[in-house]
Amino acid sequence: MFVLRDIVADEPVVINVVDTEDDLEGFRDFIRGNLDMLGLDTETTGLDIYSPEYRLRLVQFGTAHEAWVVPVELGGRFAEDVRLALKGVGGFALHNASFDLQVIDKHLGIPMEELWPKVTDTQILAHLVDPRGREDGGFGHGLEDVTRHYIDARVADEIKTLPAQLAREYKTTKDKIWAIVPFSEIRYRLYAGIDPILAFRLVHALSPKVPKTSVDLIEQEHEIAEVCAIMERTGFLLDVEYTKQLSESLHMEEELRTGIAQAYGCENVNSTEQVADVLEARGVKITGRTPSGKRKVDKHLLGQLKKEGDPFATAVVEAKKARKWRETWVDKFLNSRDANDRCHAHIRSLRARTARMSITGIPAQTLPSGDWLIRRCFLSDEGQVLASIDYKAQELRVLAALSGDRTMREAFEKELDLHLITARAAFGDHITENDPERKYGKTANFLKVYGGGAANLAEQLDIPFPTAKRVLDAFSRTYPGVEDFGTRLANQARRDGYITTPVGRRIPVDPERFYAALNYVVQSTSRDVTCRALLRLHDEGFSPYLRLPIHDEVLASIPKEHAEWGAKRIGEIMRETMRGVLIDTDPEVGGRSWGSFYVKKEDLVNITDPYLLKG
DNA sequence: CAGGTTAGCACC
DNA sequence: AAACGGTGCTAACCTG
Repeated sequence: MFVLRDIVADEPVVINVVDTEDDLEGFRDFIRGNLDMLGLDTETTGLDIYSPEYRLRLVQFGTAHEAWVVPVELGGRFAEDVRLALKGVGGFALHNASFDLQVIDKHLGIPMEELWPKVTDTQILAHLVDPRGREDGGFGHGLEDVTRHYIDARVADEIKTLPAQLAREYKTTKDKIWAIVPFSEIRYRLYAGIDPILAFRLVHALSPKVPKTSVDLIEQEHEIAEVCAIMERTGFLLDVEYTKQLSESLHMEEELRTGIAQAYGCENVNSTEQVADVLEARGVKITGRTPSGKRKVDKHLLGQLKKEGDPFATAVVEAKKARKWRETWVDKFLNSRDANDRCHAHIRSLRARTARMSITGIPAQTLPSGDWLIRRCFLSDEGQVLASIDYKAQELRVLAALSGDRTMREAFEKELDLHLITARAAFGDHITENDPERKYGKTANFLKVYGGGAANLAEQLDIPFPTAKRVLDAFSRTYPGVEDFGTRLANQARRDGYITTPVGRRIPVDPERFYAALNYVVQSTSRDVTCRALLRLHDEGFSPYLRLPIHDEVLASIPKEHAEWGAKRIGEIMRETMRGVLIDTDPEVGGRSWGSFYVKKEDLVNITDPYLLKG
């Protein structure tokens, strides 16, 4: 038995490291003495839980002053006693429980459904206390961040520097060190032992700081995190054959286009500097500048040149696109798939300042939606088809509900064309849905939710500033309730430094950006609508079929013979009425591939790939 | 030279 | 009076 002593927040802590099966007796005594609540953490070989080489190495339990580190990688009695402890203890404190519970689920065989009800996730608490990341004026939500701010800055510094230090000494990198550092390494033992102590302490440090209005959210956010973790665990089936072919064809496209660009004297199309040099040599005047003063060569400029038929600009645009698509999406899918060809996204159910979710791994929220090429990579399970159920104009409906604006509410109640209403208010009643002005109305409606102004609308639509201003003025006149609502929120933000959303979530607002308060409450409440829907879907037994939540949309894989019924049912469950406004859904049954939702009608006749066809 | 930052592009 | 909200990922660039 190996004992380490350290100091956390001026108090001595003891870390007991189990080396032999005989040491387990002390561990069992410790568990028996703390059956109500313990800090919990795992050490693994890395972050890719579902990769074939992945291993769980250690499991650690702790109170405020004592931790036990058990090397379950030795198997046998070590793993068995940890299993008994996980089943026997009534409550666990973890930081980012989704990760550890999936590890335990997959590698110790305890389903996370068994553990989630016992969990207090200190990352969730930290977000409810202050949702801002570090780069955003907050303290951040990582274990190091919250330890620094709420527990002990010295301990945080050790957590921060140790991985790099070990990586140097063991001649590897930070992300690979956890697979190779030997269990005998004392600093590894210390690092492992401190974490459950911190998790335990964080529950007590953070709980009293959760705003009173947000206390009810604690339980809900844990349930949402669980449903998201279930989707992660399920994964999304990858069409490996198709994805490999796509990777190759993108690679060829890139080589071809790069060759053309090189013929114009540009060695590296990804270097903005080089592209700018060649463009200027070709007589192009680059007037735009980036914030740091460099020449701005962006999509706007290159797109314009491409439109004018410039062969160099075209080659650059296409080469960059092919490379980006291959590296960011396609190859990543192939590299991250598990032994069953499934990709496991990481869904952060409580991410943005507004609590909006984010998805990494399969960055599902940022996949190209202009065509089906990339999304074609993902499939429903065998015998199933995909269904996409999204909310109709979710954020605008939420805006109508929260602001109570009469015209906007009426528009949704009577299923009128809101974008046309805005357009007509600006340009007259003769405007029809086929006029380009309707698009101005539509863009203005969305931009208003984002807090944008006339200059921006003008740029986005490529119209004169006065015209843009006219549309926004019309918006203000037409929906006075929205204007009032925005003003009230901005005043609240100015007075308190934060706003409180209808569910009681506290969102800080920066003093120089009070106008953003409206967007925050709309974005946050829309997120809550989708998350509440996930909880209801879980309660109704649909979670095994869910694949991903994407802002205002839920993607599901459902048995083919019940697809129509299932999609409709999911749509019904997701729908809700908010202050009298129906937040309606639009269920759609696709084919086997995700791409089937993105095939344009006019291209349908040329499609021979059965997975791209619906039904 | 690892690791952080910037610029650009993808989405809602 | 005006104000573009939120995210992830990559290569290139910068820095200690």
